[in-house]
Amino acid sequence: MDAPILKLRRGAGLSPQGEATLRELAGPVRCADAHTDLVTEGTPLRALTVILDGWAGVYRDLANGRRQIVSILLPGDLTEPFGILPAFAARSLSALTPVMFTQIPCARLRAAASLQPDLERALWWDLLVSSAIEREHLVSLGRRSASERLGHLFCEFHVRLGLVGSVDKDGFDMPLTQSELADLSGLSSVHVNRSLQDLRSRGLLSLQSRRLTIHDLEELRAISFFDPAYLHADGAGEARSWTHL
Amino acid sequence: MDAPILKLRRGAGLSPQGEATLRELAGPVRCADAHTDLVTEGTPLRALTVILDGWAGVYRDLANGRRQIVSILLPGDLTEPFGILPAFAARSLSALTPVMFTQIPCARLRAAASLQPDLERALWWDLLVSSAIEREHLVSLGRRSASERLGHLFCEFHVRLGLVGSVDKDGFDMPLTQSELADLSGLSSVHVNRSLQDLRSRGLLSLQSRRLTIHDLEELRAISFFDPAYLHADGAGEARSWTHL
DNA sequence: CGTTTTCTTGACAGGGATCAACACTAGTGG
DNA sequence: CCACTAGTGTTGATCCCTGTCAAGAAAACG
Repeated sequence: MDAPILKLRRGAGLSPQGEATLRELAGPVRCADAHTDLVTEGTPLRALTVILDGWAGVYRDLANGRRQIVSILLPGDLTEPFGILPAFAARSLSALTPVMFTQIPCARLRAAASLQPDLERALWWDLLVSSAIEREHLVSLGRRSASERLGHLFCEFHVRLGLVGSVDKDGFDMPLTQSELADLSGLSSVHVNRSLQDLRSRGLLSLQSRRLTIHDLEELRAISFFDPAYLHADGAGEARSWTHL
Repeated sequence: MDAPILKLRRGAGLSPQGEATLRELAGPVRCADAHTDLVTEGTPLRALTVILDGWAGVYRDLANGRRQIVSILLPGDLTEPFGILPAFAARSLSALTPVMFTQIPCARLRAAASLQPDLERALWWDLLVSSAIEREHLVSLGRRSASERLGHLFCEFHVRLGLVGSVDKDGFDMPLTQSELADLSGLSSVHVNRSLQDLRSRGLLSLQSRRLTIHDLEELRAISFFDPAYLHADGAGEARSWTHL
């Protein structure tokens, strides 16, 4: 439970008491191999899944074989924020790397949240942020060029991973294959390859053996129209400003 | 308050009691001209805006002048579902046609919802559906061609408007300009024009003087990979199946 | 009615897709 | 430990979908 708690503490100003509650409610740690579905059969449907480690993705397949990854889940992320939505979109959530996760029964989480405004606010914050992420993703697909999309994606990963302490000064592990990046950014894998070369040749970043190094963060953000505000990662202080639930 | 109530009744099985509560909480009816922002200054920030009539859109402008419409709000739609999110993305919500709307104070709505599971479930349903709509929109931008995007959009409008009784047998009013359709579907307005001609020439639909007529719904859905399931419009029965809040 | 917005059309350029090899890496089993 | 295999990354050639620019036609509007 470290990643999610780090994230909620730094992002939403979750209190030590809220942290304790989360640790208490969390079920046993479970594992999923890469390329397997997270929500398997034996799982209680009315549970919120929390990613502890590894990368997972929510995808959607079209009838003609095209695939779109709708969102990427990083360590600390909650699937179906707040865990209230029914067993719905849960299918098609699969591990992209080996993933460690845990689950929290919705009923108990909701009960706890209603008693701890602090916890409830943190969960709302998470819902807010993850829908903002999807919205920005949508803007990328609609109005950003290939290189801009990838640049924006990496800038986003950089902030999100930073929140859970997975960024060491200049870079981070980025386990997605080019083909997965393609399904994520609405491009072909060949063109992802070429766009990456473009970004590399401009000296903005390098990506080798699953490790991304950002050489010029300022410039990378500029060329991909990245404004970190939507991630609300500056967190605690800001979060406290809307305590009115 | 007719459109939102129709929608929640048919979509989420909202009870007469829930309807009454909503009517009670609703503020006075307000109006906004086309091409003006909905959330103006004099508005209490902690209020949920409900569209009674007309079309509105949430958009995002990029630094270089490109615009992306993130979501379209039709009669009956709630902005920022459940109204819990802070005053955040509220900016950049503007009327695309003259719009009639009303507002409900968040605090009172939440209080009412916590007493009426029925109402609370309906609000969750709305949140679920509107995020599913955005997700499907994302899939469109990523993996559908121009004609498919427009076709999918029209199929979606058809179902959503049907839910509030704005579809008369073969068609409905579709007030968006081609340039707005472009900003919505991530295309240029010129190419929207040509794609519309494509759809027309295939006998799938016609669009003249702001009225869309669908000639071959089956086929239009097929070519745009439209599956109405994500809209959960079949509603009441389904909704009751997850009464466990 | 004139004026402005919207729609339509043409010519052209370009970003990105597709197809097809080939190199490289990593995991597998003998 | 090494060949074998499958997945991933890289490159080139080619095509076409879509964007851009520009100018008319049509429609909306006051």
